[in-house]
Amino acid sequence: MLTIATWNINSVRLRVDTVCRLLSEQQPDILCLQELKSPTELVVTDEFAALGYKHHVLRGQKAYNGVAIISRLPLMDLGSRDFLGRGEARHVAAGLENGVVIENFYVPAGGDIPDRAVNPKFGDKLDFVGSLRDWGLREQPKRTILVGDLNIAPLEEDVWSHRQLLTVVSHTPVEVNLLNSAMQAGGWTDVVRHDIPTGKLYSWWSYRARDWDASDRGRRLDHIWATRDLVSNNHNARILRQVRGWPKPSDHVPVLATFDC
DNA sequence: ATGGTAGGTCTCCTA
Repeated sequence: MLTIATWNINSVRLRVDTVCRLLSEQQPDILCLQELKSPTELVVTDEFAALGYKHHVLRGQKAYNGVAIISRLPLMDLGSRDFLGRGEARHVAAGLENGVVIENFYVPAGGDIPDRAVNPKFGDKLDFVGSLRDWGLREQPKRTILVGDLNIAPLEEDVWSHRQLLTVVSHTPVEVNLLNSAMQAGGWTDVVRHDIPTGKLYSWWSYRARDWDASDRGRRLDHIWATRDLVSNNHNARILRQVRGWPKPSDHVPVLATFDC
């Protein structure tokens, strides 16, 4: 069995103790992080190693982006993709000894206005997900788990109000359709919705709410996908809502799934 | 209809 977690940590240096708490309490085999907000050389990995997480592949960047895969199991660095061609640290991949591949992505948030003509950041987001779709179509991945902050909540029950978020970046039809086409092109299954098909499910709550828990205006932006050869009936996918209530929290919470592999 | 908070950082950019 392999348990994998994904978490947008929003500064790994500020939250190294928070990461250690998650590792100690949940004991995933692999933890994928996004938004390290740190150069590679300033990420302290010793404390993860002390907990048994001795292996990592890491792509840092000053102030923005940054992704890492930290692991109890040996990893082969499979490199990173640069879909926007700007050297942004938004992807890293690793291979396990059993042949399973882990793909860790941080999709651009896309700015505030869902119109690429007036908001280039929205165009970048669509281009990034389009590249993700094209890559999946080309490669037809096998024995692969794709995780990350995809910054899109595809289903009506992935947002607190489908109607009110139709025009809000993260849940617009153009983004949702593109994400669905990427899922289909690569042969991916949404593992979390495979395990928890109905009901509201969120992995992110804004910092701007007076009381995130009471207002509960969340969105499911963080995802675990897998190729069909890894999908079985016993994944035990889960989203750790309570982590949003920890001291000095990230605005995202960890998403976990367990695989028979 | 609006503004609200957080993190990193060439005091404003990104989310």
